[in-house]
Amino acid sequence: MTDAPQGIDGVLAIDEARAVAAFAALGQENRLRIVRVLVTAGPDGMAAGRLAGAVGVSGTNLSFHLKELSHAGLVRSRRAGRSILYSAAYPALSGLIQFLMRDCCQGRPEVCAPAVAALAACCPPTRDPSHA
Amino acid sequence: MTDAPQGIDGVLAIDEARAVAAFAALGQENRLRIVRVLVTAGPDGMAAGRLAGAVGVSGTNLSFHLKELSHAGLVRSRRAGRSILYSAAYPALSGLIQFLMRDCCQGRPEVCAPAVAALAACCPPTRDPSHA
DNA sequence: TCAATAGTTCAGTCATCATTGAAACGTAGC
DNA sequence: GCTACGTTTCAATGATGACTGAACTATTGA
Repeated sequence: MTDAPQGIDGVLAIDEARAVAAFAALGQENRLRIVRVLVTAGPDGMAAGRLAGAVGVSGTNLSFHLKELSHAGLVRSRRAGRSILYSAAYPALSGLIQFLMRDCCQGRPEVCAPAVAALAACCPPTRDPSHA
Repeated sequence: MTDAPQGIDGVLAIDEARAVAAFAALGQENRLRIVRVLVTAGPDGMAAGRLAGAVGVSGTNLSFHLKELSHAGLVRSRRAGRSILYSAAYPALSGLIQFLMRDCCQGRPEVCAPAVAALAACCPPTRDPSHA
């Protein structure tokens, strides 16, 4: 949480240790599902109870995974009434992608060009990339 | 290894199980280092011995991690004399990134725009993205 | 064929992780 | 305050993963 941004809004620059933690967090079936559900749920997030149902795990287990994801900086939480809403940490996810690509680009831009092309096809860059 | 490409050269489309395996493989310090070294080493790859020295692990341990990475589809190997050259599986890495972004894009293109912008700044797309 | 080199496999150990049920905590409404 | 609800923490278990040294396989060169 102490890294400085890299000059591009909405992207969190991460170091190796943080990347390892994030990848390890994503390297678990239920956690990857949680993140996917939260990402598609949008910035408003989703209550833990609904999330447990959507992913198909017990409340206890969900809490365990959410703590792990939160510690990895991939999700955020805020209370709303008696529920707690969890949401995806989009900048961290972008930073993770950027971390992988940073490797790719070291002297060999032609290697990651396919990935950039894939992204461009997936979601064409908008005129205002300053959204978090 | 049986997935069909998605119409973009150099990118391997992956399913959830494959993504989990890949993320889990990257979620280990030594393995992430191995991948980074191999990525920067380029398509020619690097012999296991040199790789062990570069990462700082024993031959036995390196072999263990390489098997894991290979099983996750993130590295390839080929014999060269009495050495075995390992190289990064760039399409798989691109596919992994695309998998994450595919989540981001579900109905909310503005969410992943920062990542695209970051990539564009990192390595501007070339005119020929058909490199593997 | 023999020795040397490069990597891998094997068996075993220690640590970490995923999962579960029960109990505890905090919040909302009566 | 009391009760119901939503969520987290705790303790315990089984499974998986990381690492090590020794033994094994494959290739090269004499």
